[in-house]
This record gives sequence, structure tokens and C-alpha cells, in this order.
Amino acid sequence: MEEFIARGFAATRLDDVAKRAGVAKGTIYLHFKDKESMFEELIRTAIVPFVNRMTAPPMITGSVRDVVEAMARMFIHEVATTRRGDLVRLIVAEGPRFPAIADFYYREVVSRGLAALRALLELAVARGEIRQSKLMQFPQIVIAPAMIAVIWKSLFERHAPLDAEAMLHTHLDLIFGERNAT
Amino acid sequence: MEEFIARGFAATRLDDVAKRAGVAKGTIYLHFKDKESMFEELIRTAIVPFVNRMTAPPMITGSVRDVVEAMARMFIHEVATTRRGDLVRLIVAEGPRFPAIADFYYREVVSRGLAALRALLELAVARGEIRQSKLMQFPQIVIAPAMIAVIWKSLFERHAPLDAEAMLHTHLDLIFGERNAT
Amino acid sequence: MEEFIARGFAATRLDDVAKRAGVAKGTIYLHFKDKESMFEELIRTAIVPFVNRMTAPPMITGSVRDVVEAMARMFIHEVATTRRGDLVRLIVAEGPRFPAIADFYYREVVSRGLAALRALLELAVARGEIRQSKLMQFPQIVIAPAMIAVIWKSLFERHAPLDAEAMLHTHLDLIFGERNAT
Amino acid sequence: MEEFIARGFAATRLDDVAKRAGVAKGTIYLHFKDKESMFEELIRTAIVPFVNRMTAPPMITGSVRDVVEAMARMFIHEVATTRRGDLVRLIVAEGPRFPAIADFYYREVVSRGLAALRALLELAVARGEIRQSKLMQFPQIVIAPAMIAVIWKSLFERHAPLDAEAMLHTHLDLIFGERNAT
DNA sequence: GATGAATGAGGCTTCATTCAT
DNA sequence: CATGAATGAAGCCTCATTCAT
Repeated sequence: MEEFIARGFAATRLDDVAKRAGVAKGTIYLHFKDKESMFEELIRTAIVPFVNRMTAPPMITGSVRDVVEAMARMFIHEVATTRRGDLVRLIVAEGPRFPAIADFYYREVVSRGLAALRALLELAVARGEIRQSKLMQFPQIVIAPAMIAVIWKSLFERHAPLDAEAMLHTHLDLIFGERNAT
Repeated sequence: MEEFIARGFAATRLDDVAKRAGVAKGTIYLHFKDKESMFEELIRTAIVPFVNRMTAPPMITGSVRDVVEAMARMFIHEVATTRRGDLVRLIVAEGPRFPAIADFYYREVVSRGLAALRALLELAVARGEIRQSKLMQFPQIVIAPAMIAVIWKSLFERHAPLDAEAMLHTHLDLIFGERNAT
Repeated sequence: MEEFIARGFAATRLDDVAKRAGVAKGTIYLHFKDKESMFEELIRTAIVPFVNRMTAPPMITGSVRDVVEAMARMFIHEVATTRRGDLVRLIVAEGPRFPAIADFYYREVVSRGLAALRALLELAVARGEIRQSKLMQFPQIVIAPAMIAVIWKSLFERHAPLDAEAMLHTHLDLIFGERNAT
Repeated sequence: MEEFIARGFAATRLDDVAKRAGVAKGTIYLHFKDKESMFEELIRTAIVPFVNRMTAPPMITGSVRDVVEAMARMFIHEVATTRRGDLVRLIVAEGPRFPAIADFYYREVVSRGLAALRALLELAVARGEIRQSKLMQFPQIVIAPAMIAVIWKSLFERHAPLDAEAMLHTHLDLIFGERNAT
């Protein structure tokens, strides 16, 4: 996975993958049919635990904003600032050439994540935490800055560091209205 | 460029580039040092006209929102739904392996675009069009959904079509407050 | 053996051999030094029973022609139309690259077979069953059509089926003179 | 071709083919799609000139036997004792795994050759040069010893040299009846 | 004895790059 | 300037062989 993230699919050499994995080149073919299968399976495997955590019942004790804020913080600490963030970028990069991966990612992550988010938004609108009801139609807007944070980290962090947490907080203020106390 | 967009740097064959360009393979080397140089120069060349248009003085006749809305619409019609959108995705995909490209893109597009946007936001805050002043620190939030639209189009459009214009409009409502009349 | 016959020496995989034999790949190396040894020994082993049957005393009760005809019929039923026929073709195919096999086959089968045949021809000439005495010098002529039948079966049977038995009968008529009653 | 003849399809290395041809490995792929195509095309190419010579009108000035004898002599000098003989053996060896080659060889060489031979035999029977009319049904019998000569040369020549010309002569005596003067 | 996972040398094939025309 | 045939390094993949269990 590390090799694919660092170099992309085409530029990754199985020699290096094998070396990094501490096995011989031939050993790879005991586990995967070919380079493409390996790539797809590795991505699937890397995504699954993430999916599992995400689908854990999001207990809503306090306000919806608190839940979303907790999710945002988790995203920053567990995704944006880790190798998993690069995984997202890798999917963006290789998705068009690996429809199977785009399909899988849409089915397992995107559609589920957006559905969960939409449910939260509906609750928030019902509770009056959110004024703008049209937002429910575009849950993408809620995670858009998070995605930008991920991309920014891997492309422009050295040009201009980004305080992802502050940005997400600002964005939530936009959605839920500014808080009195931060 | 089309070839690089369709396949990425590593998977693009100079044979195909030459064929598409209507020249012989050797001819490429009369114009470019090697494949990497060609890639970088092509991207630079593709970005320049976009930059020029963007840096044209943004005449502010009406409200800031009108200006931003016009920009968003332009972005959708000229970028998100065209090959230029895929160019953005290409940069995201290959950026980490071509620092020169990331540098160039940051310098020519990102930093300038964000600066311009920040200026607009400051104006809007000053005029009272925007309440939340912290937004000025994160102009990325404003274009985040636009970026998401670009990525969505190339990865998930066939899974679930996205009405980018409606989404951007909703997002602007979030920033500038809901409008009475659309 | 089946695998070698179906694919030839080089294209046969020990994996397949092991699978067909119902043992693990490693087990092969408990019985054979390497692939070449296995090939040579298998061929030797496959030839031996055939040799034994052939060297059984050919009881000559009736005419020499009857004996030769019986041999021809046996050849057709036991060799030409069976897997053993393909074994002959395999030896023709791989012989030049496995001198040890060509040697063995010449020593055990060819030279013995031709010697036996020559003895029969001498007897036939002495008895007056055959007119042309020069035939004794070229017993190959007698089995030539049988060999052709074997090769034909594996290469051209689907293009044009060959009635090997009728062909051999015609050939014997040529050698011994046409019979009145068949 | 030499490499394929010497080692068979599977054991031939394209490295060696390229070296022998005096070109680089990659150059091969400017002419052939892959190793299999090369093999098939080389064989086709090698067979064609032979076919052309064979289909030249066989002028029948003297007896049929004279014609057939001339053909036999030609076969010995041009095929059995040359590299073309090994080509025949190669086809026998690889035919089952290259149906396209077996098809081609049957269509261009075998069926044509046998048809021509059958015509000659019919003529000979009509003229009374041959007694046994059933021979017309099995022209294979006529070339069988020639084939055996080819195979013998490449497998057993070092064990026991074969006087192919004398053998064929003896065989023709069998078919046409013994001659008074040789 | 038997296994089969692991190895890594070696082969086929691709493709960026060169250069004689 | 332009060409495109030729090159050969490099990568993917196979498979005979080994060896710890």
C-alpha cells in the first residue's frame, strides 16, 4: 500500500513492493492474480476497517453539531493527517482507470457516508439546529472542506500549512450558526 | 494533454501522444527534453490561459455575492464540466510525484485564486454581506464544494449524477445567507 | 506422462504433473532428480512394457503375412489409436533435445523391432511369400505406413479421417502380393 | 527458424532469435505480435516456397514411375537431407499445440501433395504401370518411407545411417514392380 | 516420507529514447 | 525540421526447485 500511495499504480514496481513486504517477488503471486488485482484488493482491504468504524452507531446524546464536530475531529486525526488521507488521494487519482475501485469506494464509503450525513442533517433541521433545509440535498457540502484539507496536506502543506481543525470549525459555524463559546 | 488526462503520466505512451498530435514520435523530442518535461510543460501551458482569465480585473458592480456566484457559474461551465476539470484531477493525482507542477500550480493558481477570494470576502464582510468574519481566513471553504464537484464528476457521476450548480448555489446561501428571490 | 504428451517437455508444468498424480509438487523430487530426469525416466518406463510384449516369441504357425498382419492390427489397436501413439510422436518431437531418449528408444525399440522384422522378411523371402529380396535391407518400409498413421491421427485426423487398418492392409498387399480372399 | 528447429517452440528464447537475426530484442516486435505469431508466420513463410515448387506442372513425358522417382530424388536432396526436413519434424512436434499450423500445413502441403500423388497413381493404374488399384485410396503409402527417412535422419542417423535413396528405390519397386535395369 | 509456501532466475513484452535518412 | 525503425533497459509474470514443518 505504501508503495502504491507513494508512486501511484503504474509507477509502482512489484520488486519494491516485495522488498518492502520482506518477501520474494514470486510470493506476491501466491496472494494476488496480478498487479491490478493486488492494487484493487489492497485498497479494498485498507478501506474496510475504516468503513466498519464509520458504521458504528453514532450515539446522539447532545446536539447534532456536537456529533458532526466529533466526526470532523476524528476525520482530521484519523484520516487527514495520516496515510489514510493519501489513500483517498490515491483513489481520486486512479479511480478513473480502475472503475472497480471507484464502484467499491462509492458503494462502501461515499454512499453510506453521505446517507448517514443526510440523516444527521435531517435531524438537525427538524430540531432547528440548521436553518437552511436545502443542505439536506447536498451533504457533500459538509465534507467538502474535509476533502480539501486532505488534498491540501499532500500537495500544498509545504507551501502553506493549513490548520484543518480551525477550518472545519469555521465551516461548521457556517452550517450551524456561530457559537457563543468555542 | 488529452492522453495524460485519460491515463495519467506513467500510463501514457508517447506513441499515442504522437499519433494524436499527428506527428512522428521523434518529433516530440524536437520540442521537449523528455517525457517528464513534456508533461510539466503541457500542464503549465494548459493552466496559463486559465490563470489569465482569472486574473482579469473582477469588476464589482453589484454585490459580492453576485460576483462570487458569477465565478461559480463560470467554474462549472468552464472547468467542472470540461476537460479542464480533469486537468485539476490530474494535478491532484500526479502532484506528489511532480513537485515542480505542485509548485507551479500553487504559485500561479491556488495562491492567487485564494488571495483574490480573500479580498472578495473581506469586502463582503466589510459591506456586511457576510456575518462570519473568520471565513476570511479560510477561503478554501468557498471553493471546496466546487472542487468536490470536479472530483465527483470524474469518479461518481455514473453512480449518482450531481447537480453542481444547485449545490454551489446552496453553498453560497450558507455563506451569504439565504436569498429571498433566486 | 499424459501431461508431457499433451504439452511437450518444455511446456509441461510440474504443478500440473503433481496435481494429476495426486501428490504435492515437492513429492516429485523424492522420486526424480529434476524435470529432465523425470521426463526421461517416464518415457523409459512407458516404453518398457511395450518392448516386453513385442519381444514375446512370435509364434509362426501360418504364413509370415498372417504374422505381420496380426502385428499390424495389434499396432493399430494398441498404439496408433491410443495414448501410446502420442508417445511415439513425443519421442519424435523431443528426441533431438534428449539424446538419451533417442538412444534408449533406438536401442530398445527401433533396433530390436527392425531386427525382428528383418528376420520375418528373410523367412518370407525364403518361403517365397515375398518376391523382392531387397526389402530385407529396409524393414523400415514395412512399418513406415504405420508410423504415418500415428502421426496422421494426431495432426490431421480432424481434417481427413484415416482408415489405418485399410491402409495397412493395402500396404501388406503391396509387399506380399494381393490376396484372393480378404 | 533455425532456433525453433533446434529447440522447439517453448525452449527457444527470443534473445537468441534476435541475436542470430542480428537485431535487438525489441525489433522482433516490429514484425511480429508475439512469440506465437512469429512461430506461425515463420513456418508459413518457410513452407510457401516449397509449395510453389511442388505445384509446378509435373510434366509427364516418360513413365509415371520416372516422374515419381524424380520426385523422390528431389525430396531426398531438397528436404530429407536439409534443414527443411527438420522443419517437417518441427511441424510434427508442435502441430498439436498449434492447430493453426497443422491446418495450414494440411491445406497447403498435405492435401495438395496427396491429391497430386493420387492423380499420378490413377494415371499409372490406367496405363497399367501399377497393378494394385487400391493404392489410389492411400497415396500416404507412397510417401510414408520418405517421411520415415526424414525422421530417421534427425533421430537415428548417428545410430545407423540410412541410405534414403536406396530405400525409396526399393519402395518404388514394390509399387511399380521390380525393374529389369536399375 | 510428504507437503506446499517461498524463492528468484529467467523469459516475454513494452516503451522512452536515439539517430540515420 | 521531421521521420519512424531500431534499440535495450526495465518491468511483469512464470515456474523449477528448495526446505522447514
